[in-house]
Amino acid sequence: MNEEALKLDHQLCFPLYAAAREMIKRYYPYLHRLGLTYTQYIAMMVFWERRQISAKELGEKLFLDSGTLTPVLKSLEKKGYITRERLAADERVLVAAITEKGDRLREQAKDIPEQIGRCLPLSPEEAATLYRLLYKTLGKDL
Amino acid sequence: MNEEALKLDHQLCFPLYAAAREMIKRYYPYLHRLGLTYTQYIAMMVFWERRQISAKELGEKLFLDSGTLTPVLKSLEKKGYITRERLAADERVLVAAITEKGDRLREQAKDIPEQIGRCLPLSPEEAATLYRLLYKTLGKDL
DNA sequence: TATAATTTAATTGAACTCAATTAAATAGGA
DNA sequence: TCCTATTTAATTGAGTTCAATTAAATTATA
Repeated sequence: MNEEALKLDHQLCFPLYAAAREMIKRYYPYLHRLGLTYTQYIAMMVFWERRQISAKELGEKLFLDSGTLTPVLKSLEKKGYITRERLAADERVLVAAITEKGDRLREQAKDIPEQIGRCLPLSPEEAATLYRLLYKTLGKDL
Repeated sequence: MNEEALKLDHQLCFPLYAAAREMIKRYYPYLHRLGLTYTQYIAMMVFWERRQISAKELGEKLFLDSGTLTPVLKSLEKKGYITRERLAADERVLVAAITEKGDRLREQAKDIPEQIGRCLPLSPEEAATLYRLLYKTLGKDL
């Protein structure tokens, strides 16, 4: 009988779960000013890079399914940052694309990563290691 | 102007957020059999170790506030795994304590950590490093 | 070509998450 | 004591998350 295995302190899942939520909380003051949630923010990050993307591919990139993504995309559309259109060649496919207003939002967001990074209690080397190990748990060896 | 800073691939927050959700998904088949959610599971883990704890202290341990914890504790009480009582000496304080049924649940959960650990694509050393760095981001240097 | 299987989003329902507010109890100070 | 500040949970509301289901379009197969 393993007495130890079920202790919270011995789980990897728990600090992962807690650290993710604490990290997202750090973004709140910055994102709230822009009227964005964290989920909307990482979606916008993809649009700032890609201009347009199908809902399916966006879901794969963000590890989110349509139950989460559909309302996020509708909300970003409502705010005017993206458009949502069906592909003529295949009506199943929803393609979302950034608008000019979405481009302008980028300007207001551009300093957020640096501001967050500055108050993280990790050295650059530690952050790099953490980054690599997290992607490894995601099955993406770097 | 930093073109790179806002790329999803350059964020530490994103793999943290994604890896945490993927990790919790791994628990689903095991926990669903027991009728528990992940949040209920980590709360039970504390009771298996501590027998009883105030809502305040539990919230500090799990990094969760009363908005999350109140319904979780009510649900565990409803399932018969814990009791919820006010402290006579200070009626503000809610003390939750494990029941015998809660103890028996432990038996059914005891193999979960090992089963999860076995399919994690990390070496024991990598897992240890990840664990340490996650606690460090939580401000708890080990 | 008809039918079956697959793909893609949307919907549904239960639960979590958190910021903000409220309410009740207690502690501290005038 | 009386009044104020603090502490502790509960509540509220908006949004996320995901399993499961549904619906529509497309593709594959008989």
